[in-house]
Order: sequence, then C-alpha cells, then structure tokens
Amino acid sequence: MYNPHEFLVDNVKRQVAEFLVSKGFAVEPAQVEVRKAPKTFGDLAVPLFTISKVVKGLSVEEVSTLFGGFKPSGLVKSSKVENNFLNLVVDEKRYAEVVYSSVVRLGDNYGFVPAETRERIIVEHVSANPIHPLHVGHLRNGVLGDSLVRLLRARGHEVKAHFYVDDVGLQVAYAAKAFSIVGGEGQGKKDHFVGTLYTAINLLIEVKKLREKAKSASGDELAEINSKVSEYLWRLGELSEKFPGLIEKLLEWVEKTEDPEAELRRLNRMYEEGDPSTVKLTRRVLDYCLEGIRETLDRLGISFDSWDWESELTVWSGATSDVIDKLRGLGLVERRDGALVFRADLLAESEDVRRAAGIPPGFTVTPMTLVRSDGTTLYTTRDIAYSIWKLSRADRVINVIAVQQTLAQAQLRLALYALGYRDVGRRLIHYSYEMVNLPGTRMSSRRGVYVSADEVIEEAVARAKEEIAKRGVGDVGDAEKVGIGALKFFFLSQTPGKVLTFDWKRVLDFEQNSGPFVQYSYVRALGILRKASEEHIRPDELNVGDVGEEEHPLILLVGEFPNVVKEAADNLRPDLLASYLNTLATEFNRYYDSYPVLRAPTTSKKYSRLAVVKMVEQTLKNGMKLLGIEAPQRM
RNA sequence: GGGCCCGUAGCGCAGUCAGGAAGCGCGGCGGCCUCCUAAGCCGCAGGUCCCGGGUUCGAUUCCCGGCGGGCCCGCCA
Repeated sequence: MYNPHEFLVDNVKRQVAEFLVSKGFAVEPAQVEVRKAPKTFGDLAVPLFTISKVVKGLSVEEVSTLFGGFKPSGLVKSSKVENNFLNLVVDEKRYAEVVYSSVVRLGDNYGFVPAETRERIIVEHVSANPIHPLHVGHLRNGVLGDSLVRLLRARGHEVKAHFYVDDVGLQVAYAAKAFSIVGGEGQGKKDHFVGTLYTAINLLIEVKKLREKAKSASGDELAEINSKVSEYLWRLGELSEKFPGLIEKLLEWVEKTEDPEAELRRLNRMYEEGDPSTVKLTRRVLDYCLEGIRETLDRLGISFDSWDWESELTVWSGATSDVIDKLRGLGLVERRDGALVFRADLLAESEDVRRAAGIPPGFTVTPMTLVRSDGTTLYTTRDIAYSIWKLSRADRVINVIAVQQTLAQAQLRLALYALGYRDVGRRLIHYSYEMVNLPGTRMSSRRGVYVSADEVIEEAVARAKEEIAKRGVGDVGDAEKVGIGALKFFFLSQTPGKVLTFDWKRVLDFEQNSGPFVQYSYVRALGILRKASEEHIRPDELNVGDVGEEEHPLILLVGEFPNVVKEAADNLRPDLLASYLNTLATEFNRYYDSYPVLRAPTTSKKYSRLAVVKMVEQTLKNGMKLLGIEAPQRM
C-alpha cells in the first residue's frame, strides 16, 4: 500500500456508486467526485451537484434527499448532507490501521509512490555565470531545482541534475582579462574575488565610455551621465577598500587600452575558436570561481551529476554550426543586415506547431538572431545545440530558468521543432520562476548590486545559532541545518511564478510557517520517541488499536502524505509539499499541547499515541528530505 | 504599441488549472509553562476576493473590457 489517501478515496467512491446502483441508478465509482471537505464539515465531501450531472433526471435537491438515506461503511464512519454536499467523516480506527501499516512497512520510503512509467529526466538548474558568486535569485533557482530532483526521484524516475556552465559569452572575457591583469588568485572566497574583479572591470569600462560621451553632451544628458559616473565611482571606491590595489591595476589597463571592449571581444572570439593560451587563461578564472560556487552549493546540500560546459558541448564540438546549417537547409533562416535570423515567428503561425512546441495561443513570437554579422553565435543559438544534447540523454528535460527567458525558450522550442523534435513541447519544459526583488533596488551582477547567497546563508545561520544558544537545548553545531532549513523553506513555500521580495524579516522568522517550525515539530516528536525508547518500549510493541478522536486529524494528514508527494512531483509544485508539512506540523503541535503521550491515561492509549507520533515523525522526516531540509535531533 | 504574469484581511501569502461551504502566517489585542522542549498552544479583532460587464441555478475561480504593478519584445545573457 503506497497511497492510503487514494485507497480511502476509492473506498468512498465505491460506496457512493454502490449506493446509487442499489437505488437503481447506474453509476461507476470513477464517475464519483470526492474532494477534501472544509474542516468544520468533515474529512471528505462528495459534491452532490456533480452526482446530479452524472445521474440523469435527478435534480440536486432529489439527490440530496436520496443521500439522506446513505449508510456509510468501511473506512467511513458517518455522513451528513449539508449545502448540497455529502460530508463524510473517516473512521480513524480503521483508517489508522491502513496508514500505520504503510508507514511502518515503507519507513524512509513512505510517501514515495512509484510512477507508472519510469522516465529519464534531466533537471538543469542554477547554471549561474561562472564569473561571480551566486545571488539570491540563484538561491531560489537552486532550492527549487534541487527539490524537483528529489521529488522526481521519489517517484522512481531516473533523474540527473545538470549545471550548464556558460563559459562562451562575452562576460567571461571580462572576468578572464581582469583575473590575468591582477595576476590571478586573491584573498577571500574565490567566487567573490572573481565577482569583484568582474564588477570592477565593468564599472571602469563603463566610466571610461561615459566620460567619452560626456565630452559631447550637455544639459540634462550631461547631468545624467555625471550622476551615473559618480555612482559607479562610489561603487568602485567601496570595492577598492575591500581589495586594495586591485582596482588600480585594472584602471591602469583600462586607461592604457585604446578600446577595451574591442580587446575583450577579440579575447572572446579566440576562446570560441579554442585558441590554447586563451582557453588556458579563461579556464583558470572559471575553475577558480566555480570552486567557490561549488562550496556554496555543497553547503546548501545541492549536488549535481553533470557540469556541462557550453564551449565543449556546443561550440568546439561543432554542434552549433550543425544546427545553423540544418536550420538554413530548412529555409527558415534569412539574412538581415549581415546577420542570420531564424523565422520563429513564421513557424508560430501554425496552431499545430504551437501545440507541439508548447507555445500558448496568442503568445507573440518574434524572429530570433542566430548568427551576428561578425559571424559569432548567440546564447540561444548555442542553447539549441545544448538542448539536443540533453534530449538525447533524457525522456524529459526540465530547465529551471527565470521567467524573463520565456520568449527565448519559446524560440528555442520552435527551432527544435523545426529540427524534427515534434514533441518538444512535452519533452523540454521551461520551469519558470519569477525574480527575487531587493526592496528598493534592481539586482545586477554586472554592476555588483546583489545580495549574495553566501551573505544570506551566513545571516540565517548566525540567527539560528543565536536562537539555539538562547534556548540551550540543542547543539549550536546544528545552526547550519536550522538556518539553511529556514532559507529553503522560505523559497519553497511560495509559488515560483510570483515575484518574491527578499525581506530579511521574513527569511529570519523562525516561527510558524517556516523551516525551523517544521524542524521543531519533528524534534518534539523525536523527543517523545527517544523517551519511550529509554523506557525500553520497543517499536514493534506499538499499534494503533486504541486511537480515537484525538488522533483523527493526524491520521488523516499522515495518510495524505504520499498523495501530496505525488501531486507535488507530477505537477512540479514543491510548494504543495512545503505547505503540507506546515499543516502537519501545526496539527502535531496542537496535539502535543493537548494530549500527553508518555503519560496517557491507559497503557494501550500510550502505545497507540506513540504509534501516531512515530507516523508523524517519519512523515515529517521524509517530507523534509524531499525539500532538502535537514533536521537536528534537538533544538 | 504587442505579449506574458500578478492584484484575496494592515503586511506576506494559499485557494483559481478541472466554477459549488472565503483560509494560513506575520503584525495587533487577550489568555496558557509545579505536566513529553513556549521556535509552541488557545481565543478575539480584521475581507466590496482591484473595478465593470457577460456566461451559469451558482463566479474569488471561466470569458470580455478597464485600472494598478512587474517582466519580456537586443546582432546581451
């Protein structure tokens, strides 16, 4: 028994259908709709207007009257017709047997309902530019991606987590040049050091350009330029304080170089061509920075099975030029001002193509430049080649990518459709998430305006340490688990499709509706079980034979868990699981406060309550694992 | 100008896909630790579900039109 909730619902459907059949109406169990009832009405509800649609010739009122005579049995202990709903209360004693035996038998695998077909799935996520530290946006991406990986694995799929290393774009040349100017390695965390260089060289070049522009500007334009220049200089001053000496070296290069941007474009082209010394120079900074990024990811418990280098997979392999040649051969490419343009817009005129490529009707698709007039390719062009690589290794590819890329991802799918991937809409999924806002500002890695993931982690862990110390129960060494648990829950508990404003107060709120709240509830359950074991009560002595009304809500919730995991995995909705865990934790805390377990009125009550606590503990544990949240033993 | 997303209690959000019984947290107010960890629990206050039409027996949910906010429409990524 993998899914007690489904078993329960099937039981209800059968009873309702049999009841109708006994009254002379031919109804199949599958035609009966069962949903969760609002708490005050019961556990489950059958909307009777749906029955009146299925049963010909009966009005809702007649159906309601009819169900007044419904006698529940099996897993249902009572029923009542209210507001055109048949409200049902589950028999917690009988249902508890079903749920408990499932939890005990499956243990750490409780909640994992195997999918009908086992798919090979690639989840590509984080994929941050390897030239600066991860910021809060990447944190949202990685936490979501990682929980998708875990959820899909729980469904029995063969899932690989991939990190796409974008080492081809022009921005890489900036970092590489800056890194070589200052002579490589510096102090501090590696990715932060590289990020500083990257920001600094960007700002320096920007200032140089603005000053050039200022010479021929006047009035408002000049004022605007001056204000930008002073803002950038102020940022540079800050960086200079953090890393004395570096900025001066970069400044020297920017000053003495006639056209720094042209120089960087040249460097970029040489990298694309695979020039050995440029590759060596560039890879040095990228590897260096990735070490820092990996350190952050390790700390977060986010791991990858594959690091896919854009240069190797798409450029040096020749895959991108193959793609361009093939698209040209299909007659969907035209030349505009020396550039090659893929007419995604023409392709999107067909409704059939849209359906197959997963483009919503009405969504405006624009043409897409494949090759610049200087012969170099663009990110999305190379992404076509990369996607082909991924599609050859998986049944389904899930890309966790910001919502801003929606159009580019649509163009990508259309290109793949044209190249023969007729089911690309189903196989290549843009798992889109909204951006993370900083109150007041707009983040930009290039300008160095961002909150790094490391800062956020540090702050959360420090806060956790404080809280643990304040209480004196737990181990301050668990601050890492609690702080990071808080962070992950924060990002997971909100639907990905909504803009998230990064609010320190909410991230560091460890009360209800938070990671630490769920962890705390788990620890409480664990504490009871620990004491039981100190009393030499063996797990096999526990049973749910004497559960009652008090345990009713917990039994229902625990039984629902596998179904929640299934829904969360199949619909790619980790937030469903986060919200479920919060509900279970809340319900458990209520129970904890209201009913003594170890000091239950009778021995048989005690053993049954312990069995329920055991179920809750197992469920919270398995659920947190799926969100990538670790739990301490005490806190 | 076109497209996509969002608008639900003072604030942050769930519910909207498959229409049917308005929910959670924070904040506010008031209670609860001689009893398994108070990161907890209980109670109270707080809502024209942005507005206007339409479809429907029934709309926060679907459709149309507005309004407000965000994002995208680059030979950037």
